[in-house]
Amino acid sequence: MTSDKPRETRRALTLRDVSEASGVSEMTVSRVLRNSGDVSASTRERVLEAARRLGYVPNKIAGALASQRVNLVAVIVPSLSNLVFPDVLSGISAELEETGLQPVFGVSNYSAEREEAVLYEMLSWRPTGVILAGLEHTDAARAMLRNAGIPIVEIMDVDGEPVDSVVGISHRRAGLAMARTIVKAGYRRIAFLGTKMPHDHRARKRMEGFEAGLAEAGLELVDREFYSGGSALKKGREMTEAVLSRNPDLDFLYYSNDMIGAGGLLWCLEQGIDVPGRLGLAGFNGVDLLEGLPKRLATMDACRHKIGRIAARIVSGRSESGQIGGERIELTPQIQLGDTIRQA
Amino acid sequence: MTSDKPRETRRALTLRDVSEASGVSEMTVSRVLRNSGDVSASTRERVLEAARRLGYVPNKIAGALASQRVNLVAVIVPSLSNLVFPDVLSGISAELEETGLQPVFGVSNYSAEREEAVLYEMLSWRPTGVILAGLEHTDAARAMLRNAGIPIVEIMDVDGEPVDSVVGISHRRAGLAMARTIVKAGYRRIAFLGTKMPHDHRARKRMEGFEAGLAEAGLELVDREFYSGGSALKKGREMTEAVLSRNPDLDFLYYSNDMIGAGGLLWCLEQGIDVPGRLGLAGFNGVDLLEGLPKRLATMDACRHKIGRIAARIVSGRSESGQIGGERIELTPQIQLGDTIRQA
DNA sequence: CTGAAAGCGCTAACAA
DNA sequence: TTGTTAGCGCTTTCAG
Repeated sequence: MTSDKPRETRRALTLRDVSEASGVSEMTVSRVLRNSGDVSASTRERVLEAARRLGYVPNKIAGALASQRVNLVAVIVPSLSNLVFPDVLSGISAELEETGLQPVFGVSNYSAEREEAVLYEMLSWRPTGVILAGLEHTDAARAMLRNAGIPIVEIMDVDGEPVDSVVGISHRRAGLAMARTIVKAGYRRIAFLGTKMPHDHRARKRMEGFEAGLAEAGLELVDREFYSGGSALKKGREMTEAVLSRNPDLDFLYYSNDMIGAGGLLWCLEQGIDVPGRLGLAGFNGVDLLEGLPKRLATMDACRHKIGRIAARIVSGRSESGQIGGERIELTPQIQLGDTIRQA
Repeated sequence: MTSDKPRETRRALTLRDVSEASGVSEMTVSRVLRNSGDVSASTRERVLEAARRLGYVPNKIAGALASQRVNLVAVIVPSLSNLVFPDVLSGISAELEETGLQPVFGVSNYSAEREEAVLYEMLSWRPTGVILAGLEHTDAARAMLRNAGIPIVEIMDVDGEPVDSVVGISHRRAGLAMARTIVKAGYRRIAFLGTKMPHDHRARKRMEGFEAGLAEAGLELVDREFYSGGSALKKGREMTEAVLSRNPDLDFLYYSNDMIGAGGLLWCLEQGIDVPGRLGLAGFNGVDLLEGLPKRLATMDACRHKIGRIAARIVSGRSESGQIGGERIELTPQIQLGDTIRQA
């Protein structure tokens, strides 16, 4: 660069520049660039040629202000490093691709306050809709969502009161189903291993449902162990060792996610523990990773990609029901027994 | 909802509404809401109270148009399911947190054309800066970046010609260093296992550097194997089995990422292969996951989080060098020998 | 098929 | 400390 102020120097191009370069009115240039209205082929060509030559990039800020339309969909998830959320996001992206809508991602780090802040920021760009994980929000966030006057879709979880539409699974029922399966398979001395995060509501609901399922059979959790941070695989090992040394007679370990479950599985196999004969194991999520383990960990598919697609469809107004809001779609996750629950 | 048109009914609130509700001019309301200029404490209180009561959310579209300032930083990565990129994004988010800037993520799916489209879309929102992975872009994308008149930071890779600033590691040198280490450790019959994606330029550069390193010792790759799609862990197993059945006398496998390396490691251990005695293994990235494996896979840390932080710092104009653009920052990844390369 | 005028909701610059 | 005026760059609407 040779100029003194490399950044400030270059004024961004406007429609007017393209208009002057092509000898066509701003209005017509605008029409060409948006494929809106009828424009003669020759005019169209001249405009496109000029725009390309100049390297014109439209200013959507001005466009959005004038048209009161914004092709953005706000998406807020708790974390990106969870393996789970990238799947949801890819479902959303895939579905939105054909609609001209664009997802914009925000991360709340499992904090309701942070979520509120991110939401406020995103709503100030007047998106076409909002997709966010979970049903637990601050009161202020809820109020903002209600006042926004746009489609809101809460995803992943259906156990609670949605603001508008909701797409997900019942984590309570998921836990319940797993408990019943395990009991039916004959396991009796059962422990739960999960995240410590007080704000992982879905893991909490699974645990509650799980305990309810055990209670039906007159059982209680024999032990629990929680972790936070670090390599989940490693934590899975450590927690497994911890609970088994406290309670050597445990015969089942229910993990709140597949990663720690995988760690536990690896540890058990190294110890020569008979899985699933003497000890059964199960995780949650149905992540790809499990396919590469020595044994397939029992799990439940959380329907992540599908949830993303359906949510996106609702926001884009192409929901199958044709409904205009307030949809409630509960998917039913299937248990995959894998090789770590003995067959009844 | 009781109204007929639940969506269209509610007009979004404007500054004017807050102005009327508080009896303060729009301009002063604007000042309060932006903490700009001097406003008396009492006026300030009245305004905030009114804004809160009404549930006013500012319209950043109008604000950005008027002020010509946008607090958005465009970030484009090839994929979110790669484990690598969430780390970079978290580095960016963490660094931007205190600056008032907001990252906005886009995904290119390892396609230069898709990247160009996403970039065009994002630039049309006039962001404060752009951070994008890699140095390989379409000519059109490059032109847009140059014309944008904002800080551009290409990340992850420094082997090539940046548009403006660049922060990353040399994947060529990374491959080279690994080759030298391996040769020094006495391995001679070496294979490469990686992704098929023709657009994973960084993996390609690592392989090229790796081959150059082997060549220094008069060696060549004995075999190569590539995959695409599916569970990386599983693919790692399959590819490992494939190359070893083709060439049972191989004594080292270099994987283009840790996930397939982990799969290969698990497979080898199950087969009772002596690692690292008879067969050495190494991956790339230094992912958390490795800590939970039976043996620690040799790897190199790609400095992902740090790259994100530095890139964000450059965009926010708080770069350590104080330079105004055109920075070139090369980090040097360290080899972690782990338990899968024998010590010389 | 093309153009002119008005204004989207906010903020910079200036005035009081 | 507060208010007024004039746009930001585009699209809507309506007229030719």
